Amino acid sequence: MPIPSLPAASFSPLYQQIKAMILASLQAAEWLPGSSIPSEMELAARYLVSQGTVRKAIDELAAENLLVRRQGKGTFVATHQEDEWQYRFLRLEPDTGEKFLLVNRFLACEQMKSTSTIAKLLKLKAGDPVIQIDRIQSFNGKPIVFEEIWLSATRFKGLSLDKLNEWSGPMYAFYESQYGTHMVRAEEQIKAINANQELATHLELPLGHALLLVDRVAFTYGNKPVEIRHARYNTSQQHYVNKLN
Amino acid sequence: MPIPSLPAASFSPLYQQIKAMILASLQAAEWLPGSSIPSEMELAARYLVSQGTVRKAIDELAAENLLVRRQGKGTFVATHQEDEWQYRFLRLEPDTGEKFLLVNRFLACEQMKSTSTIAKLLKLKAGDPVIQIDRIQSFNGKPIVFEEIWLSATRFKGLSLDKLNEWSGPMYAFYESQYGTHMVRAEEQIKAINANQELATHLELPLGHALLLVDRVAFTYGNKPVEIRHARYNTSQQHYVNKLN
DNA sequence: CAGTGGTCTAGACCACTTC
DNA sequence: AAGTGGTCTAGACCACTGC
Repeated sequence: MPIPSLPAASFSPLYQQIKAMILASLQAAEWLPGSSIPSEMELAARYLVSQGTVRKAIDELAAENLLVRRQGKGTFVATHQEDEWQYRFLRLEPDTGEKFLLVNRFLACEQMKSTSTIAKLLKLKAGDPVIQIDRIQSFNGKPIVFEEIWLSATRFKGLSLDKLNEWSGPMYAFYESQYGTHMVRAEEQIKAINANQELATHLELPLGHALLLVDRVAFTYGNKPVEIRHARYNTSQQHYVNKLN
Repeated sequence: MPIPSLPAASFSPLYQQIKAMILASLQAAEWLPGSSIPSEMELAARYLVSQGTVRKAIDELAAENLLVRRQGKGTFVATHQEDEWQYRFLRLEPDTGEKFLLVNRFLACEQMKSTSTIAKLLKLKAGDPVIQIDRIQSFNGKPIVFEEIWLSATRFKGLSLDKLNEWSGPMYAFYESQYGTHMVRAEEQIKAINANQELATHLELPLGHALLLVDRVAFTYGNKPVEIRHARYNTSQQHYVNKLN
């Protein structure tokens, strides 16, 4: 009699299973961004494991910036609405090092059928409805960023220029408070391009001026892509920073 | 009698002290890149703490990519000479996703007096001797990267064009094997620029073509800056990738 | 089979926050 | 003082590697 081959998923530590259960609770919005989750002891009792095992699960989620630990207070669900996290994904900063206060101006917010490229990135079907937002961000009165943003129209139902204009603050805080969608991570691809006529006009630069092109896909819980950005930065007075570890 | 004010450094966990001691051993080259450090039990005995405390110290060093754990084998000092780590700091990749094989061509390697900018970044005194290297990297015969590199001439004594040309492989593996200098992390600042005549010639592009300008400072143990790079990437067929967490 | 890192537990105590 | 996360220990057992 042949010996059965080994199972594919050979081994999963307890703390990984706990981590998955906590993640599921986050995804199911059982605990909302900004609020505290049960204490380590409570979770240990709920899952019938020791505190140390819960600890290790939470440690990893905190390392991934999904949870935030605060000694003496508790463990909290990460939120883009905290001051510290407002510009967590913004890597642009002034060459001078001064504080960077970007002012928003929305140019458009329209529903359209997704192109095949957008659909693929958002894991939708080509032609599914998406919302396109155009915006310019300025610093000290100078336009610095021009970007187009795409969102699934079903997830962000009813999003309009008016709603955007009522909001003052970062987009990710907006998504979170208005649509219950918390961004967990993002991936960017960066190129240098020459400004065409449209970009030159928007960013008040000569035709052909070099710009940073930043393509971003942002993900919510469960590695679900929910936002596409196609941004151009004027980097004459500011730069993109990155730390390599 | 007045109560003495609180000490400035109020509290330092044991595992942080252990971590500092391991770091000191790395910096002192007691254990070399690629070799294994003593087992957790041995270190626990040496420092008179429990295995768990050593574990936590090593966990953090592994998270910072200074050490690499291998179950069943031991814990090893990170090295740029392993295949996996060869291009740890290279964030450029082809749009097509194919494998990126860059070919080196060194244009110059000359000693000079450091400018004040270079000196400040390398934490040297202005005028201290540095070595400047110019190189071009090509992919499929096309020049993609032109960069200037500066190193302290005292740390990299005797570095010459001949030595560079004898070497085939990444620079950081070269620094490590030839000068005992292991790079731990790096910081980059990125801008978009228009190619001037010199860059256009080197990268075989029309004048004014947009290029990615990447300024890098690389650090060895103890946050000591030891290498400056001033690189320009042609990003028409490739892009810079970044993950935001 | 011995040695390594990886997991899990139980319990003690510390540091910080809040009441 | 009570409750939270943070540190530290000791010991058991598991998974992986190499002899």
